[in-house]
Amino acid sequence: MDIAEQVALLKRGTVEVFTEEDLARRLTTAAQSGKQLRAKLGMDPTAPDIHLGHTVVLRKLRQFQDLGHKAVLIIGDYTALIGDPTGQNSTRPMLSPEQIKENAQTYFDQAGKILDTSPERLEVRYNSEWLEKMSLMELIQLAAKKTVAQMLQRDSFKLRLQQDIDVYTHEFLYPLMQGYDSVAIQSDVELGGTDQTFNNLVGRDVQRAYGQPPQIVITMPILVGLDGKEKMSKSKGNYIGVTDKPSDMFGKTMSIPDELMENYFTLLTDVPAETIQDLTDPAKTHPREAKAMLGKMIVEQFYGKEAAEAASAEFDKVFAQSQLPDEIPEVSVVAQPLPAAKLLLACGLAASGGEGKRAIQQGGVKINDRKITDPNQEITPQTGMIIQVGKRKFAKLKV
RNA sequence: GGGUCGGUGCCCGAGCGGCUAAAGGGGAUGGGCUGUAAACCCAUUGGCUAGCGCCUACGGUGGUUCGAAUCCACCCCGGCCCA
Repeated sequence: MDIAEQVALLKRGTVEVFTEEDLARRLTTAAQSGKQLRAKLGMDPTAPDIHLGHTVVLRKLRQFQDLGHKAVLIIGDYTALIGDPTGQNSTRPMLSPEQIKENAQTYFDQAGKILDTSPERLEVRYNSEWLEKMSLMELIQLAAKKTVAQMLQRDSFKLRLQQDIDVYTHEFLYPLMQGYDSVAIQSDVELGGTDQTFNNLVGRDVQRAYGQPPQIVITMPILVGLDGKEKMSKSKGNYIGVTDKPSDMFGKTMSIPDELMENYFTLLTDVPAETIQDLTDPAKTHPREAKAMLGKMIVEQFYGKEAAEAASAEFDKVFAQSQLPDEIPEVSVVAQPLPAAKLLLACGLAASGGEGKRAIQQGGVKINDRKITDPNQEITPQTGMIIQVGKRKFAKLKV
């Protein structure tokens, strides 16, 4: 692949590349010298569970690996003591070394589904390795590299000051420390979401101040969640986790708003731009078809083609043809007759008796494919009895 | 330290002595229409109870009252203003 093609590939889906010329230049030197570029990605060990939002950046990193370069993952165990200054939680409880280690491990296990984990393609470093050793004098020197005015350019600082929200002095250290990471590992490129733009650009300045060529900074969009509105995040519940089951991954994908498809195709698959145009044009492809393709591609990345096909087929069966899914969780219950509403509670399909009652009154409950309408109807549980609540909650009874 | 405004259900927010399990919106759930899309429509949205009803809930603790989310006292937490 020639350099122009490489640049085009790496540029795909990005928000900004600082700078494209630099990237082309470095790729060229790397190709000539045979020396790998070092592509850095920082990871916060406080939130280890990965969802598709995180994979946007990870996939970009993987592209670097596939081009022969080295991914350098930084576990921000030391910077985690400060917490990235978003204003929400400017001071964080200190994590125990064990906890950090555990979180980091979880992260690897999950990130490994995207990244090439072979040693010649991946390097993992904890930033306590160099930050912990830093003396006060060294820290002062580091802090002297940037002016207060420069720091205040960061949106979250600026905004908070405007709104009279506290900005603690130590929060200024966060971007500097992260920037110093780049010096410590001599990064050529740093990847990150757009929320990291400021921090990553500081890395360039810090590197320059320490006599290193400034890293290229590539920013990726923040993935929008399943609701099509807010960013994908675990706390908002609008996410697809990389450890989600194939059927859930597929189902969740099917539930995204149509308008989101183009974005997902671009950021989560390798489908060429022209093809995406065709797929997202309702005149050329039925949106449902396109979305199913998207779903399959996503599942395939984590579970393989076979599982993806299976998830898709299963989905059609359950939702298009309203048949029972292949696998229904089995629930043990006592063989005593009890009101239907109670039964739902007993097998975990309702959180309370009242909830079960409501579900039944609203016509959302079927037992052995027969709709139940009376919450007080006595049911005698039998092994193999199938209970369905709504479209997607099933249970098979075991007495 | 002083002044002032505020802390209500998953979230936002109304209520300011009884008609309040607490308006309205968001979200969520169930149903309809569909393509588990969007938009739209209907319903539900504290727990227990077959039901009468009972219990828990409006920052905390006490108090006033037949009766308090609503009034009083103290306390805790947050915003704004002044020092």
